[in-house]
Amino acid sequence: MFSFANNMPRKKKYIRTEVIEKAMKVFWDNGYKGTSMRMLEKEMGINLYSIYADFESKEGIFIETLDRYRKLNKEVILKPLINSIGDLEDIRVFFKGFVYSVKSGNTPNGCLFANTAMEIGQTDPRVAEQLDIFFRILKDTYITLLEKAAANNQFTQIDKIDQYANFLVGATEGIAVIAKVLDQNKLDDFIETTISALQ
Amino acid sequence: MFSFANNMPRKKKYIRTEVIEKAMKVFWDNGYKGTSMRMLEKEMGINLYSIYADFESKEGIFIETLDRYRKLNKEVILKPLINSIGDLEDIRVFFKGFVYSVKSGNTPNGCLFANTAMEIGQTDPRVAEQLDIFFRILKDTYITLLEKAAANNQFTQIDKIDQYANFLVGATEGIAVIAKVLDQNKLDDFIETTISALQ
DNA sequence: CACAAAACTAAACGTTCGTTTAGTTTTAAA
DNA sequence: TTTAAAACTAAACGAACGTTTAGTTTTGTG
Repeated sequence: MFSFANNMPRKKKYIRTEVIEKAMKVFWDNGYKGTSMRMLEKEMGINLYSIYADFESKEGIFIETLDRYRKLNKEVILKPLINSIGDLEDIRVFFKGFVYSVKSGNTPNGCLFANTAMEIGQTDPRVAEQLDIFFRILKDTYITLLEKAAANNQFTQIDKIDQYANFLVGATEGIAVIAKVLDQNKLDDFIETTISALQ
Repeated sequence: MFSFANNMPRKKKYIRTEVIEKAMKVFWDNGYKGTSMRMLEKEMGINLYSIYADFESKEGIFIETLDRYRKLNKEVILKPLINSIGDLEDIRVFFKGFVYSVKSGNTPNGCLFANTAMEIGQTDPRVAEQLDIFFRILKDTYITLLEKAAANNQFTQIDKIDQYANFLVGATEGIAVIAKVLDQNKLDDFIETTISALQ
C-alpha cells in the first residue's frame, strides 16, 4: 500500500536499537518465559500499545533481540577469537573472559543463545533459525582461528580442523552451563584441559 | 502432633513415586516455568486439591521430582560409568547413549538437571542444593572411573584425575546443550575429541 | 450402623498473562 | 490555521496462572 499523506505525524520518542538492547537485557536476565510484556514495557520505557505497534509480538521482540545479541556478541565477546592471529592462547583468553563476565556479575546469566537453546531449542522455527546462525558463526570463528594456528605450526592436526572446531563449540556450551553452577577452580580445570586437548 | 483417631480414612488412589515420575516427565518436557499446575493435575491424574494436600506447592513437587530424577539417573543413565572397570571406552558409550536418547526422541529434552541449571541456576536455594548434589555425584563418578583407568594403565595422568573429572563434567554439560541443536556428526566429533583428550 | 477422619470433586479466589481497544496529543504540510 | 496521519496514554479484554475453599464420598472402628 502506498501512502498519499501530505501531513507528517510526530516523531518517535525512542531509538529502535536502543530499546531492543533494553529488551535484550530483560530476556537475558529472566529467560523467554520468565519475561512478561509488563516487564518489557517498564524496561523499554514504551507503552504497551507502542510496543505492539512497532514490534509484532513478544516472540517478535525476542527474535529481534537475538539478532541484536548476535551482532553485539560478534563485536565484543568473540573479539579475542576473531582478532586472533592464530594463537591458541586466545581461546583461553576467550573462555576466561566469559567466566569472569559471569562470575563478576557483568553477565550473570551467561550466554543468551546457550540459555535459549536449552529453554526453547528447536520448538520455535524462528528461534531455531537464530540458533543455527549463531552456532554456525561460532564454529566458523573457531575454524578460522585453527587454520591460522595451523599456519603458525601451533596446531598440527591440520586434517582435523573441522572436528576440533565442533569440539570447541561443545566446550563453549559446556562452560556456559557450568559457569552458572560450579566454582572458579573447576572452571579453570575445564579450560586448561580443553586447551591442552588441542596440542 | 499425635493422632488419636480410632477410625481409618479411605486409602489413596495413587502411589507417590509413580505420580512423581509422571510430574517429572512434565517438568522434563516443558521446563519449570513452562509447566502449569493444570498440566500436572492432568498428567499425575490427581485433583488439584489432593496435589496441594500431599505436595506443598509447585516448587515442592519440582524439588521432589529432582530427587527422583537423580535416583533414576544413577540407576539408568550413569550405569555404564558406574559399572565400568576402568575402560575409557565406557565414557564414549555413555556420551553416545545420551545423544541417542535425545535424538531418538526417548528423552528429547536432554538432561533435566542441565536444563534446570540453565533455567533456574542458583536463584532458588532448594534447587541450587539439588544441582550441587547432582554435579558432585557426576564428578565423583568420573573420578572413580579415572582411578580405575589409572590402575589399568589406560589413564596415565594420575596426578590430574581431579582436573580431568572437572573437564568431563563440563564436557557432559556441553553435550547436553549441543545435543539439542546440532546434528549427529558434530556431536560425534565432540565426543571423539573429548575421549582422545584423556589419552 | 453410626461416626469421625481423611481423600476425594468441583468451583472459585485474586493476580497476572499476552494482546487489543478507545481516545488524546503531537506533528508538518496544505 | 486547519487537517489528517501517526505516536502517544490508559484502560480493558478473555484466558491462564498458582492456590484455596466448600462440600461430598469413602473408609475402618466403636
